[in-house]
Amino acid sequence: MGRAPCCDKANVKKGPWSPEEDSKLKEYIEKYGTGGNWIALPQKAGLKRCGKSCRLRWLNYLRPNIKHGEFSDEEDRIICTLFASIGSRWSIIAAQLPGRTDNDIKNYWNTKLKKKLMGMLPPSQRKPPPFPNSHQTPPFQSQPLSSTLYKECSLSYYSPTSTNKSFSGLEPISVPLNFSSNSTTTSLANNNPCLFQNQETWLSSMQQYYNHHHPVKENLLMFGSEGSCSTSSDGSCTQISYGREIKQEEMGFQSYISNGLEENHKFMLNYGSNNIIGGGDQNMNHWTNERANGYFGEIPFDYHGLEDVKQLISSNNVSNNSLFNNIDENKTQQEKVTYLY
DNA sequence: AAAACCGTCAACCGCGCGTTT
DNA sequence: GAAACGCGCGGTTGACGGTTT
Repeated sequence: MGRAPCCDKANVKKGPWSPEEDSKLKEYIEKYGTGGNWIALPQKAGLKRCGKSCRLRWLNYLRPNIKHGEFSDEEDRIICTLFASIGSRWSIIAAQLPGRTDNDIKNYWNTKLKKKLMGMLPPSQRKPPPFPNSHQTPPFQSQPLSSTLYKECSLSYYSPTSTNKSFSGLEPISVPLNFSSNSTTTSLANNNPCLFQNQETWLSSMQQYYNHHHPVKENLLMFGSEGSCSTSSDGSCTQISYGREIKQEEMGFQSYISNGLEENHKFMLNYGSNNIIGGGDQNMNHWTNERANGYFGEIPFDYHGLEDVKQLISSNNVSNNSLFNNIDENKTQQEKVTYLY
């Protein structure tokens, strides 16, 4: 049985909103709120619109403090940093950019930022890395995860201004996450998108989010940027990160962005003794070491072989021409941390 | 001047998940 | 426990305006 439609499609208006509709919706919500029921709202507000459409219009356009227009370098940086780490989880990224909506960021990424990053690479590297054939199934080794692993999570942030720039010498600026597995939080969005009051709130929410929505599947510990690969039945190959599938394109950009972030941001999600690395690069050395504690088959990609990745990283193709090169290298480590939050 | 092409972005759609009944 | 419901998310579409040919 198919899903029942959310509204009577025949009797709802579609397409662009008129100023009259906007003001009706705005007035109603300002007066009565959403009432926690978007489906019923349009009728109450006298609108011939689907509830979902009203919700979208309100969230993306009408609600107060929406920011439109150009994205700042700061915002670019945050988007890239988070994309490199968590992929296209636009709602989470939007939560770090007050006034911006997930839709905005998604559009901005797809139409501008992605190209901006591409443009930073030499032409030969602008294509996403090739996908392996179906027969290149990686020799997965699974490792059961203890439930405590979920709780022992922190996010470490590495600054290039650490006293020792080599990876082994990086010191994490970490905030422990006191995640309670019986949390009733259902999604980050419920935590008031846009507005995590501080680093800890965000981290906590991030962890809750991943534990709820992306539990590590199949008893596999899955690393982020360059590690693992699964082959689906149709022969396509997907990378798994944080227990979710990552598309080919996203995967390619993760490595691109990692380059871009080389001089600026490093951060790592630590699950117990197993690290999941985002925004990596020099992390690779450390990553290699950490494999002793987590998933580690052979690196499945030709392109993504460790040496290839290292080479890509060491070439500095992106970082020398970085999108983020306006960072004041004299900033303190603590100041730099704030870029993330 | 007009057609073709391209980029942007608001809006739609389907799905997954949590909650309620 | 199952079904129905509603919300939120991410991917995609299509209208529109600008640019190029």
